[in-house]
Amino acid sequence: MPFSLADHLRQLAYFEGQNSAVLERMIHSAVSHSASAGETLFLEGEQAAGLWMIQTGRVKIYKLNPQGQEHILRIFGDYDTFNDISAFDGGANPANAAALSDTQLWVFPTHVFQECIQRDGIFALRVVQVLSGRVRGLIRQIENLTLYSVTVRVARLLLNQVDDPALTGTGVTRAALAAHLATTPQTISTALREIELTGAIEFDRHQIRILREDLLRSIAML
Amino acid sequence: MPFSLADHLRQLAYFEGQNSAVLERMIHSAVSHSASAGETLFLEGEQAAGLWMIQTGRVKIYKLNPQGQEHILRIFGDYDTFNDISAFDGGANPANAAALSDTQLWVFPTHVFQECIQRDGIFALRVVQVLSGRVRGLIRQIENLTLYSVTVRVARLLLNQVDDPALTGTGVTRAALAAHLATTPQTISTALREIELTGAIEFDRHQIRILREDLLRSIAML
DNA sequence: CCATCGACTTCAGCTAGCTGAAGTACATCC
DNA sequence: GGATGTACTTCAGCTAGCTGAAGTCGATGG
Repeated sequence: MPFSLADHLRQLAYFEGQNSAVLERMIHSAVSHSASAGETLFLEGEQAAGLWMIQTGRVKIYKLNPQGQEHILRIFGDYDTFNDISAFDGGANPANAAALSDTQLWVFPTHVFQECIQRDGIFALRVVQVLSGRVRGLIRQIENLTLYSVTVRVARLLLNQVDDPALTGTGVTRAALAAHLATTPQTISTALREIELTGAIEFDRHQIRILREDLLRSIAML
Repeated sequence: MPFSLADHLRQLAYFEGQNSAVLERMIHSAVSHSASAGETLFLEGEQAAGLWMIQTGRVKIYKLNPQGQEHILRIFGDYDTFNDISAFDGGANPANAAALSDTQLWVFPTHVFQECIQRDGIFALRVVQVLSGRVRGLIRQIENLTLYSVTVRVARLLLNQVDDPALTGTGVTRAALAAHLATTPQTISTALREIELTGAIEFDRHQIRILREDLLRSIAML
C-alpha cells in the first residue's frame, strides 16, 4: 500500500500531539472519493458531507454571482483539508467546491467531529487554533482585495507560490488565479509584464522565475 | 448597580447553556475600560490583551495600507465581543481597533480561555461554533466585495442595518460605512440616490427609510 | 445671532482595470 | 503531419467608481 492514510492524518495540524483514540475513529470513518478535472464536489447551501482531505490533485473553493462570475476563495492541494467549518458546526456548505485537476480525496463524515471536540480537550484546542488561522487568512484576503492594486496582489501571489504548492500545478491556470485575485487573465498578464520590467522576475508562457525576491517584496509592499 | 456583567455574559453565544464555573472565572478576571470617540484601543501585530466586550458604544476593527487608506472589517456595538481570535489562539491582534463613539468596555484576559477550552467540552464546542460563524461571515464579506457592485453592497448594508444596531448610531458616519464597503462617501451618496429612484427607500441627510423591502431585496440580489 | 465645523451631496474630470477581439504558442488526437 | 482545442498575450475601447473641489445643511459655541 503506497499511501498510508494514518501517516498523513498524523501530519495534519488537527492531530498534532494527538492520542490515537481520535485518530482511529477518523481512519475508520474515512470514505474514499475521486473526481476528474472540472467535476463539482459539492454546492453552496447543501448539507455538508463532512471534512474533505486531498490525497493528490487540486480543488477550488468558489462563489458564483447570478451572472456566473466566479470568485475563488481558496485553492487547495495535496494533503490539504477543506470544508472544515461545515464539519465543525454542522451547517451547510459556505461555498462551492470543484476539482481543478484529476483528484483523489477522502471524506470524514461530520458527526464524528462534534463528539471529539466535546470529549477531547486537546483536539478541541487544535480545532480552535486551525479555525483561528482560517479567520486570520480570510482577514488577510480582504485586506489584499480592498487595499492593494492588482499588481501588488499578483506580487504577493508569486511570493505565496514559493511556499504553497497548491498555487501551482495542473489545473491552476491563469484564469483560475485571476478568479482568485478578483481580476482577469488579461490584467494578470499586464501586471506580470509590469513586474518583469522592474527586473524582479522573468517569465515565459509556462514558467515564472523570481530573480530578485527583495525587489518583488517591495512591489508586494511587504 | 444598573449594569450587571453576569447577566450580559450569560446572553453571549459563548455561554449559552453554560455552567457557572466558566462564567465565574470570566467575571472575576474582567477589567473595565473606557474610551472616547476616535481613541485607538489596540494596533495590529501587538500582543492581544484578551477578549473585549462592549457595554455601550461603537468600535471599528480596521486595516490600513501604507498610504493610510482604511478598510473597516467590522463595526461592533453594545454587548458585542471582538478580538476573539487572538484570545483563543494566543496570537497577535489581526487588525486595529478604535472607538467610533464614546465607549464603555470590558476586557477578559487571554490566559483564561485556552484553559477553559481544554477543560470544558461544552465551552469548546461553543467557541468552535462562534468561530465557524465568523468564518462564514468573512466569506460572505469577500463575496460581496468581489462579486457585487457598490449599489448592491449598499442595498445589502441597508438590509443588515435593520437587524444589527451596531451599523447605526453615533460615530457610524457615512465615511465609516464607506470604509466598510470598500468605497467612498461620494459613491454611497450616488448609490442611495439610485436606489431611491426605484422607490425602494427614501432618505434625507439623517434618516433612511425603507419603503419597499421586496424591491430593496431584489436590488441587493437576495 | 452669527461663526465655525463636521457631515453630507453634487459635479466635472480622470484612471485602473474590464470587455471583446485578434493573434500566438503548445499539446493532443486522428 | 494537419486539425482542433486550450491556454496565454496584446491591444483598442469603455465604464464603474475614485479624486478633488465647491456647495449645503445643521449643530455647537461664543
